[in-house]
Amino acid sequence: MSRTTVTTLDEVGQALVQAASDLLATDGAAALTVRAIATAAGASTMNVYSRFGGKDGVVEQLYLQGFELLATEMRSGGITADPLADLQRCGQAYRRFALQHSTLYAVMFSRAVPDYEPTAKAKAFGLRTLDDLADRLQRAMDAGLLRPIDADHAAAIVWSTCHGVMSLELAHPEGTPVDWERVFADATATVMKGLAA
Amino acid sequence: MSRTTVTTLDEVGQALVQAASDLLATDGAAALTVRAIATAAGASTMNVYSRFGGKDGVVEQLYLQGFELLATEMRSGGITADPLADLQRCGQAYRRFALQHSTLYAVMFSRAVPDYEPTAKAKAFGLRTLDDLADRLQRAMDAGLLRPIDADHAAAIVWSTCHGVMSLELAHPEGTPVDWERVFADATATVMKGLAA
DNA sequence: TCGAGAGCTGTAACAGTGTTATCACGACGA
DNA sequence: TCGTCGTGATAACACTGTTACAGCTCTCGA
Repeated sequence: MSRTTVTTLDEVGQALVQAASDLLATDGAAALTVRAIATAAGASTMNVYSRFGGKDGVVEQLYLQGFELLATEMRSGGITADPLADLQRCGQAYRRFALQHSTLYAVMFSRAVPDYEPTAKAKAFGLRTLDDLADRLQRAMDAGLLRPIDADHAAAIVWSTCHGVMSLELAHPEGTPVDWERVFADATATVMKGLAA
Repeated sequence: MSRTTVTTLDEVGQALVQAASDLLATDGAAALTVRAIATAAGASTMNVYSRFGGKDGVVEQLYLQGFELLATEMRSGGITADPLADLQRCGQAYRRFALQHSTLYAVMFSRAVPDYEPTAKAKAFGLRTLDDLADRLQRAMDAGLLRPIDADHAAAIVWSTCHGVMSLELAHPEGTPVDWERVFADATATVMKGLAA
């Protein structure tokens, strides 16, 4: 049956993506080779090309899954009666994601995989991560806690701040005189203070 | 004479670094191959290894030169009687540098060259870029314009904000609904407002 | 002035990468 | 049962960074 065939194909495809994800997490972006992915998934290299069009196709799946996971984590704090506390938990979830999935974060934001350039579609999908953040900011504005400005614009400002700290922290891990955890907390707090009503 | 020999060696070394810099600026990090660098410099590939120990050694030179140039640009605004205006010009210089030398910026902050990890010494050198920023912030604090906190800590916060916007802007160039120039201006202004006395 | 030695340099080979061409095997339709 | 087609695994290709080797030049001593 064709359905079985398709299902089988999907299983191989999922195995390849899962293997790539594992390799990335355990051995870093440098270990993400077509041969290693195929071997780890118990398939031949050709499967990468027939299903994903090449290595970039597999990486794009990781890119999309990464943003999906990030959005889930950011939403995990839920929504309470205190919009500012919600935003703070959101920021902490962002930092947790970046630290726990540092190599994936590097693929999403730092072009960790050589020659991989996300599709315009993938980039747009990534930008949609801003939507949830914008909603939370809008809620705080409606409550009179923040200055009423364009929520998407405010979201870009807050996101830039969070990403900026994490990008520098991941690039300068330990051994530096900078207390990144405190920088993150203070940077986000400072931005929120600047956005306050 | 040995001096002539040394000078000649340095000239070849400088030619290699210059060729690498040109290649990076014109054709991107992917074009930065040992063979291409050597050919562009009119030398053989062996020179890269005898002088720099490998490709990473050349890239490290670009990394260091990049931070040196960034520091120069940030200082170019000079110092006036208005510390806040000085800081604003400093931020604008940062953005100008990132946009004009986007591929070099990517090497410095986004691991654009595969498998290149800056030396601890090089990282420390890069972090010293914060020093000038910290001085300017200290000046604003002394003038009573900013809340008196640790200047290095404040510098890390401000730098993170600037870098965060530029990192996202360079990753999402055009075609996006985000006005990055305004995000940069507002993000820095918001942080400064949050740091205000 | 000549010869021997040493050090640098360019060429070519090696191990690895992503990608593609070839060929064999299996499944379907007549 | 036979022919055709399509899928997939193997092997080759072009490229990468790196290294081994051989030849040249250059210096130093007799």
